[in-house]
Amino acid sequence: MLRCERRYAAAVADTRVERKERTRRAILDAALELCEDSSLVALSLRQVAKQVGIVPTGFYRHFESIEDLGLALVDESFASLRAMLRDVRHMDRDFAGSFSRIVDDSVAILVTHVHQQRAHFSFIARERTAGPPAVRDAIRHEIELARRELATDIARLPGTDGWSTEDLTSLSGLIVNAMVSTAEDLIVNAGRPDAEQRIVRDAGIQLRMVLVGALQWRSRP
Amino acid sequence: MLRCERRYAAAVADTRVERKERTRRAILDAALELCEDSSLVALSLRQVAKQVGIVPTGFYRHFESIEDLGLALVDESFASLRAMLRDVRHMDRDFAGSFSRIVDDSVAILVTHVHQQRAHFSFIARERTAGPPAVRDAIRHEIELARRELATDIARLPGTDGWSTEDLTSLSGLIVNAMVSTAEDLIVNAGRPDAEQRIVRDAGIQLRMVLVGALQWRSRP
DNA sequence: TGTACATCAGTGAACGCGCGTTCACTGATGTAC
DNA sequence: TGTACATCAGTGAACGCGCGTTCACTGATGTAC
Repeated sequence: MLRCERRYAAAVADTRVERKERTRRAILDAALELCEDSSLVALSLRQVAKQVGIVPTGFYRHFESIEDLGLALVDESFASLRAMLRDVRHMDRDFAGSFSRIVDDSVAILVTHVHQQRAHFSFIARERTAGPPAVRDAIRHEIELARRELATDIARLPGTDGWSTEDLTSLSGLIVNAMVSTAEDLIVNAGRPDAEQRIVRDAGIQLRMVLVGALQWRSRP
Repeated sequence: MLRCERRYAAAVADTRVERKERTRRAILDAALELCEDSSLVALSLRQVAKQVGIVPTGFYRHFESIEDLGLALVDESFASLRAMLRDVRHMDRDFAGSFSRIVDDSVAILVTHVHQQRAHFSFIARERTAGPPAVRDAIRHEIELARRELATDIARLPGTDGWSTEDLTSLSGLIVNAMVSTAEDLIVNAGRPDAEQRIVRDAGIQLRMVLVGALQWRSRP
């Protein structure tokens, strides 16, 4: 009986909690969409509330401020980015294909994820330099983490035994830069297949060049 | 006599024109400073006017809107960037030093210019992704021009004879990316000599890696 | 050179508007007994 | 199960503020003759 009551209570609680969660989601989605063609710093709480369909003061039930909301969006966006990195990592293990195959597959994964989570990648690229200070710092921190993670991945590859930490982070910096820049290009040229082809080819060449340089790097002094 | 009158008239005209030009400069400088910790899209005409010491409506004597002002700042900022590229190009010709020397000198020139024109480089990095649409487009266009210019510079170097246009623009893309990212890092870490040393070393390694890859590229299929 | 007129950078009042934030509230959902 | 009470997501009025833009203006600078 007690058990039954608990279950009932839990079910009802879920309904209320779920409804709150749904509004929260709607706020996050609205903010992500609305700040896309300017920046978080130019986004007003009232615009978001209007888009969601709640009264402006209702916003405060979910976030303290636009900046607070921005930090939640940073978390979300980097969840998308990490999902992409996970895909790339698994691909390497499953296929262990040729040099060229790895590059092409990695770029393809990047393209797929940027398409699927365009708003998240766009958010990162934009707010990284233009967001409120706290948001900028959070993004910079997350990118630094991704860069270090990539560096430890590279350190596990054959041929990097004698490399210094500096060399490893420099290389992963190059790769992260190429990735970020490619993602930005894809976003700007969304819906133009010809431009996308060019960007993909370009990204492939860049990655190949960097990897050629890196493989040669073994013989450095 | 006529000549004398003309000269006098010209002098007086200069005074009035000069005064207007001085206000215009003050507006540009104020805007550059004020938008530094948010973005042009969050900058108000009244803030600028207040900082300059004119009444808000006085703004319209010089610019149609903040966006219009932004386009003028794009011009200014890219004049600084081109001055840097010119320095790098001349350096290569004057010294024609070793591989490593060229890389180190190039990075040193980048550092010097970023220090001297921090606000301009910061403006480009920020508004490139966060500015009003017209400003974003203008910056993207200018960066594309710089990239093509760099590609033709590279095409003149020995060892790139068989390269395709695609390979050339890909390589210059890599270099421009590394340059932009290094400039951003320098700006974020301004006034922290330890961080700056790390960034400079990192930029040097990245450029060397890219060039090693590029030199090896001759033997591609 | 002196005078009468034109130009135009900067003024200052006024406007309607959207902003963030406060506050007391409502009423559906959930809980205790 | 039914009742009395608590919680809390969302409401709606109100506030003072900074915004972009309009308009008619002032008065120093510049020009024509």
